[in-house]
Amino acid sequence: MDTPAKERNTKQKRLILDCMKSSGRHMNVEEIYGIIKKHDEKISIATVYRNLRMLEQQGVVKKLYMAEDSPSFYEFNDNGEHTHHHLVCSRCGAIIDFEEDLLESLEKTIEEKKGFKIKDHRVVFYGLCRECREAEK
Amino acid sequence: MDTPAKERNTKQKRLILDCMKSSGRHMNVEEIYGIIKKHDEKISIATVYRNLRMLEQQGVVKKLYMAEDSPSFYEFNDNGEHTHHHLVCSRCGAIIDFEEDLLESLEKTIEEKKGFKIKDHRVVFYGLCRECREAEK
DNA sequence: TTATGTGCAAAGCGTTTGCACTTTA
DNA sequence: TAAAGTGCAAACGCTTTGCACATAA
Repeated sequence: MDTPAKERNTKQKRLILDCMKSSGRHMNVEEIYGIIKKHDEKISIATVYRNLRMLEQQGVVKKLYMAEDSPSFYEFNDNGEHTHHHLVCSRCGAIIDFEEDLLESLEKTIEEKKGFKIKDHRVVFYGLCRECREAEK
Repeated sequence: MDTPAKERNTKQKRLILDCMKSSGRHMNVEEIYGIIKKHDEKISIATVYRNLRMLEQQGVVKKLYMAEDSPSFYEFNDNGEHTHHHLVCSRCGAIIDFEEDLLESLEKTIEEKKGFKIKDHRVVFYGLCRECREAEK
């Protein structure tokens, strides 16, 4: 049997969770840290990283795969109710959520053809958002 | 008018390209460096990074988005003939190419609903490869 | 009271850069 | 011979870690 993890409910963790929940959006660690610092002057960014890592392992929070060379993004995990994907505008950097899972048929095909059992997917689309398309005209 | 880039055909660049072409697979920078070092004892990893960056900007090589906290992968770009996606086995770490683009209908929907013009996509599926599924039984 | 979490500063790791030197064209 | 590329070592940015101290249970 696994020793159950005895996890503590610290002020810092509460702040991080509140921040993630109330934002409801993807945020990078620097942003989260900035917001929390207003409520706890002394908090260390190492604590933010540590808590986010734990929360991710528990599935409370999701770590996102955005552009390669950018800091990590996190968002509150709505318990897999509906997966969403991200659209990243390559002109203005906007990140737009796209709430729809049309990947199912693709995933079925992959399982059939490759014998690969898909558990998760990371899908990011890059392109131009509506505003930038208009601005470019 | 843009000043045309006067690019040089160095031994180092040739080695890198040969390595990428003949492998025909995704490789991380450390791997590429290791292989090239057999042919050029003195090459610096900074040169590998520099060349890969330039080759990527020219579209000769493609930078891949695998797991978040892992080093960058590159692969020779077959000129967009057929895009392929990657399946990453979360048990053994195998990376399997999946040559098929069933994303088109999804992309069409996104353009209609969001006014977002998709130029590129990064799609990675995580799960269990055939071997690991069998091993787990 | 004690295991767990914290803050701090230092280290880690992949990647980039400044600079003097070499090479390509 | 001049512009472009190189090797080296130092710097970078994001993230993790070691350690002494603080805190939740």
